[in-house]
Amino acid sequence: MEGNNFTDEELSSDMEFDLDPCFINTKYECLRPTPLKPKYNQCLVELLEVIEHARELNGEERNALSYRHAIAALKAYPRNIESYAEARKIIGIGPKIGNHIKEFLTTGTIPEAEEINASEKYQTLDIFSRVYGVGYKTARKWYQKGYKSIRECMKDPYLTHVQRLGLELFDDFQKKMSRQDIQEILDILNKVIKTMYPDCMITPVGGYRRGKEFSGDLDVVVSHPQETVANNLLKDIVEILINKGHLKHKLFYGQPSAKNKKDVPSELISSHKNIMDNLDKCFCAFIQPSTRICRQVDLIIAPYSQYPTTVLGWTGSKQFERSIRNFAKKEKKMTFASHGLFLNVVPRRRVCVTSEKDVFDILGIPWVEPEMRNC
DNA sequence: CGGCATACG
DNA sequence: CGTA
DNA sequence: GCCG
Repeated sequence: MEGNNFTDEELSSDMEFDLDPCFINTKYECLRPTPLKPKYNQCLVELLEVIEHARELNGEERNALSYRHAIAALKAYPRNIESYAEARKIIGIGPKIGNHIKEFLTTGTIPEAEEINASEKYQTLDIFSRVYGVGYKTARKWYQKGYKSIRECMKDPYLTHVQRLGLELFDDFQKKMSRQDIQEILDILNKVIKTMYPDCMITPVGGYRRGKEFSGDLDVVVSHPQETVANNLLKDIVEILINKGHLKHKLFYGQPSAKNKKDVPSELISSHKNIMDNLDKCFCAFIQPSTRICRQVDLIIAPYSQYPTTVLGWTGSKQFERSIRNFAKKEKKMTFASHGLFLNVVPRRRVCVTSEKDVFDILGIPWVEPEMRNC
């Protein structure tokens, strides 16, 4: 007894190699808060993000996902990682990523990430993949054709309509929006929409709602208490925005599973003038008045009953959404999607929710503020 | 060794 | 294949 | 690439 002056903590293990006790060590990112600007491990995270992105551009999506899990954990970790052993205790950090971290701790960098950064191929693929309508496959195809710049890509004879638009709007879409830029557009949307539909609810989501200082696009969820009114909502909103000269292009104009509606004349579906109702999404190029810059604005219509799940589903981050869906399925035998929460027993049943918090409660996930969903 | 989010055009 |  |  005497002669043994170790505290319990020291007995169990060296502080140095223990995880910070405040850290929620889980593979489900949605179970813990992740700040937008972590105070720790910033440099390490940046380097791992380089490798993650390179894996994506290479078509190794599963591999990239592993890096994403590790990165998300490091962003939520409340102090700097100081040893390989400490890193390896984090769920999501295995031998390979662990070794990268070991390299980082001894040399201050990760050689593979440095090589990627220096590679002309990845710089080019990175630029191509930023074009709206271009994913990693098309980016690689263009690179193999020998294109080196956006200008050369525009001469490609096989461009889709959307890719041509994406290339033309490339310079504008690359410009980030400040929160003030976004507020300017929100003010217009609010004025225009509420003039027509005073009871409309308009919620900015995406990175803006998560607190980002600068955003590449603006996502807005619109709903109306009367379901019948909501039917023509998107059509009316898009129409008036075009008439007022705000919308320059429609990048994507679609509806949810309205294919279920049989006997819809095909000329109405393929017609460039959309007369159909029940549309639920329009991604458009919106001209910001003060700068004349084309901004990507995504309008999403939600039936009133699905408003909470739609807002939750479109707030992100992407990894937060994947995580919450994965958790619902694996741990609760439920399915979460923007259009609702479902219990996967036979017959499959919709679980009604009245707020975003409802979804967290039903899933048994502690509430996470939008600003803390940045995994 | 299977699974990795889900739904849309 | 691409979008979120 | 990592987890269960």
